[in-house]
Amino acid sequence: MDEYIVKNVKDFRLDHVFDCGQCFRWEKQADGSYTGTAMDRVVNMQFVCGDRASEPETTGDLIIKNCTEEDFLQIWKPYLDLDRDYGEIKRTLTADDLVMGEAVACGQGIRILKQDLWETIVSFIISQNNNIPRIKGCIENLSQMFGLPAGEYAGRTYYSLPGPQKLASLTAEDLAPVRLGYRTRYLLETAKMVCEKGLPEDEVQLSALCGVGPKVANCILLFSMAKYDSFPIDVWMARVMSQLYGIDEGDHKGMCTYAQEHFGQLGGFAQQYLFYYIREKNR
DNA sequence: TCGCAGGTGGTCG
DNA sequence: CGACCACCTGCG
Repeated sequence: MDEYIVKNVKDFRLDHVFDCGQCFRWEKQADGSYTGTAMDRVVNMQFVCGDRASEPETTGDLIIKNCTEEDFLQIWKPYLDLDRDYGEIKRTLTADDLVMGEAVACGQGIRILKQDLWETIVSFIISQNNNIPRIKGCIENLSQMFGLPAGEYAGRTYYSLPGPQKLASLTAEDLAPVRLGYRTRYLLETAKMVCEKGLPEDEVQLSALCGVGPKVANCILLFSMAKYDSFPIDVWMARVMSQLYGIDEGDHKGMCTYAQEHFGQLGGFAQQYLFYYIREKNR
């Protein structure tokens, strides 16, 4: 099997990357590695920390199994955002912000994935007013029932999400076993819209989709459209912004303004560190 | 049993 | 335009 090794990756940790709320399709294995699918590929990733005691556990070699060099360069390198200097981002964010220092220390290995646009739209429409195990279940059901096989790993077949055409061809009845609840209608409407008008290219087109409000739109912008100043605010972000910065939990607008003024272009990265921090604290 | 979970659309005033 | 509130579903 093809295997690709990336040496000396910095500011990286798989559990931080895959457990900071941006993706739902990576599964932790017994050996600590993660298997998952994205961009119609199935791979297994393992991160081996450097053995020198001085090295932090966020520096090491990334082993990607079921991956050619070409796939790494074309798909996984951009997907994992490996060309960006997260050390620099963390230094900037924590320079004059003590509480952010605490948050960053907690999620040192976070990276913002560059995910497929359609998959991100579907995932975050499903995510609304929902809990993570159920979100994962819905996405899994949808893929297995209506998606195409993306590949195999360790004897198991993985399926990719059905595309907009496939989804638009289905009825609410077809989708009932997926257990999407009232989000079924959102997904069908959105699939039809994308078939007619194409994938959204900016925030306005994104917000025109059914089931896409400000929070979901910001997630899509941040996780698949490279708009790194996006600052999605959900219940957890409202909590952490209230706890750390004293902004009223109901004042989402005030939080947006605060993020713009204090985090600027790095708002999305700040959001990830804060989100991971508050989730860890409540684990 | 009932509240709640990574919000949004619809409906009021 | 801002403040409510119903909403599928499954779990504790």
